[in-house]
Amino acid sequence: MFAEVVVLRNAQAIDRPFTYKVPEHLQSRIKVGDRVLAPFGTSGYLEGIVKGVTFDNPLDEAIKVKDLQYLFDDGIYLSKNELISAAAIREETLCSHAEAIALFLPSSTTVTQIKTYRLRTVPETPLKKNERSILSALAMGDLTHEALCPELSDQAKSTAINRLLALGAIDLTYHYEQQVKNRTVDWIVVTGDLVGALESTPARQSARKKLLAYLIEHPTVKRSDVQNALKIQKSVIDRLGGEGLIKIDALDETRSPEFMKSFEDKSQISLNAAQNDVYETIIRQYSNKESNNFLIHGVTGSGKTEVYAQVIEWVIKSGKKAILVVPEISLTPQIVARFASRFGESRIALLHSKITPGERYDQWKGIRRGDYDIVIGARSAVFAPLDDIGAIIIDECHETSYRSEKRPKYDTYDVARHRISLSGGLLISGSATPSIQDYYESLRGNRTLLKLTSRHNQLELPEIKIIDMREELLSGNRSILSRELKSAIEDRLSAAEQVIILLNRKGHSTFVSCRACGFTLSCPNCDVTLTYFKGERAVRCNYCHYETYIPKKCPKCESTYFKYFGVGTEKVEEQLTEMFPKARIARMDRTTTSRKGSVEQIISDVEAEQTDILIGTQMVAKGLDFKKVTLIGILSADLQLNLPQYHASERAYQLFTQVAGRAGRGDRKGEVILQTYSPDHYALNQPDYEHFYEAEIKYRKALNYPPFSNLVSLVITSGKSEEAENYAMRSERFIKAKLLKKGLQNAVEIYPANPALLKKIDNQYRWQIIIKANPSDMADVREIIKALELHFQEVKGCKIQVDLNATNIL
DNA sequence: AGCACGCCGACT
DNA sequence: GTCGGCGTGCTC
Repeated sequence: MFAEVVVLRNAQAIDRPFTYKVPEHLQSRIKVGDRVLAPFGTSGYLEGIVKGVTFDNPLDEAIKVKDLQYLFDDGIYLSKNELISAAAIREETLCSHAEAIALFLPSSTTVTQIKTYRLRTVPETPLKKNERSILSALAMGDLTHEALCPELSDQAKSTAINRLLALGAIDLTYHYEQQVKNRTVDWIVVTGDLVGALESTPARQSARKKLLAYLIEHPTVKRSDVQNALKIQKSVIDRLGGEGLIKIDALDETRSPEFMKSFEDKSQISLNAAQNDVYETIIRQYSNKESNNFLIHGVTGSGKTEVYAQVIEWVIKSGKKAILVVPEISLTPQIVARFASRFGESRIALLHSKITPGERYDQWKGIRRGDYDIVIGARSAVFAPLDDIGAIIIDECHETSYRSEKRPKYDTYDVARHRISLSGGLLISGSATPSIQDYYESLRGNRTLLKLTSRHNQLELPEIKIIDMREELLSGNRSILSRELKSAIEDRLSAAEQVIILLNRKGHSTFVSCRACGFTLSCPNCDVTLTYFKGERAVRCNYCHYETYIPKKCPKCESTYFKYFGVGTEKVEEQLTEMFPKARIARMDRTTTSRKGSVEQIISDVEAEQTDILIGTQMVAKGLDFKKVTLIGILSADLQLNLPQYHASERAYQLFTQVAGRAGRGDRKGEVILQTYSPDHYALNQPDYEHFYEAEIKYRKALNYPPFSNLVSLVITSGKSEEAENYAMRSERFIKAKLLKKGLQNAVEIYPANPALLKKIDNQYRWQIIIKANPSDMADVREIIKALELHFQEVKGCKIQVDLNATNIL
């Protein structure tokens, strides 16, 4: 019996399955998707996944086949369907086998190999300097490869070690460690006659008496619970164990992340007529096999979440599991709390970026075992180890966080659709502001479009009042707040209502420049200006990790006066504090939310009305539900509108509509004030989503932008500017030649290679090629790019980054 | 990726 | 003369 194994090491040169012999004792147990240790090269054993099992050796007789070393039975493996999905992801995103498979495994469970050396004898033969220092280090005791003579270079160390091994002077042993281990908890199990023991215990042994009495009452308890409850020493328990009266079992304990506590309990809800209509349609169309793919377009506050919950209830009743994907779970604790109170915490697995690796590992195993009915998590939850998936729900499906920025550049929706097609479940995407692409698809009939048009509390959506900041300037108001917004804030403060101020930072940051000569502090490694952090009086690069203090003197003209440009959340906070000294102001941005639990703290402060004004970036637009927020101020809308992206208007419309939806969720109508220098922009002047869609889709059609085409971005990077340029030019010629060969030279548009918008990041020069192709030509384009990537394997010091579905072409 | 082998310059 | 620098090629 033979197994095709993909080793979990990401390198193009070994990106293919390797064949191994399955030893006799594993043949009855091994299945496709299992995790194994396979001997590989000269480097001991590597962790791998079984991709296929065959009875005949598929290889040429001349190739020697090694035996598999070990078959893991720790509950971490891939199902058949997950392997199929991984293969599809590899095909679509052009990543390696190992990268695609790793998506489906709990991160940080990879097995690491540890080499330990031990001194055996000091040989007679004359030794070299390095060899002597290794021996003298080992004379003090065994050392791992890393700990042994770290001052030597890798090569020097390896050569010396190999000679010593050959001479028989030292021994090498391998062992393997899983990065995350099971957490076990000691349980006490009664095995002897405690009543008798209690009777024969003298009164002065009070701790023992207390313990025995307790154990008679509670025959199986956690060891730590007993110790805490009785305040007795560990040794008292150990003695009972030694006497055989009890035994101590180390049982796995699942580490489970904390659920956010919410102030309200929404477990008792019934659907209104509109919600029920949507719910019924989904179940009917799915049951009749009319559709398994739905897009719910529901205005903010229309109660999409209740529909999700109802569908999940239905799915669970039919014996299947559900996955709910949310943009970033730590930002939407309220939705989690709502599901927890409705379905019970024990039936929900949570996966998000702020849980510890140990928690993630335990949750993963629990999901695989079938302990949970619902998995709620950020985009990686779409890889949850479930086979009987009844539904995948993508909430706020327009969010950009659903597209992975790192390799493999997958899209959550694509993965979900694929998994659903294998499991036979249903897929629901929901948003108040669907992406143009999603809406277009559903209008063409590829998904069922469902609408929720009224807010469940019957309150109208707030209108967005546009303030022309040019007029403010003309009438002498140079502050960041328009007069209208300022007086609106005053009103709310005196009415004890709350305010949210949105300041989007994207494409914009505070920077420092010299007043005398205009010199700007910029990053030495990247082609960007450094961002100023007032709190720390430091400047930082957002792309590499460069950080420095503001110099005393301008490096160019030695002037000591600097000017701080731009409006950051910090500066807004400062100015608001000045204007409204009595108001309690909180900030929610990347700096204030980096600590675990800080988002929850900020949110619960607003809920508890401990905060009057919340200033924030994009984060405040997402899914928050505050009853007493009645005013939203949007500062500097222009930055969002003028981003160099084909979908800048779409993003702006989405952001403003989303943040507007935060107002008036209680019983009072909300108000939104938007400040801009371009008040006539079409994205700001649409009565509803449908009108915006009509305007936007015309523009896309005219310029042949997505969804009418696919944008592919190739970024060629190198430490040397000429090399990046040279290879970019060559790549362009390569692609053009291939397109010609396929007769696609007219159908597929290729923009000439150019320096990328960010010319340099982290000392890497960047050149970019953009390709615009019809969706139907993408298979051919993928093939060409694959060939190009293969070429780049040969190239040293020059890399290519591929995004087959580029939106951000920076 | 990691590792071994092997060919060359620059040191004890 | 050897040491260790890097280029090359292989991993079932």
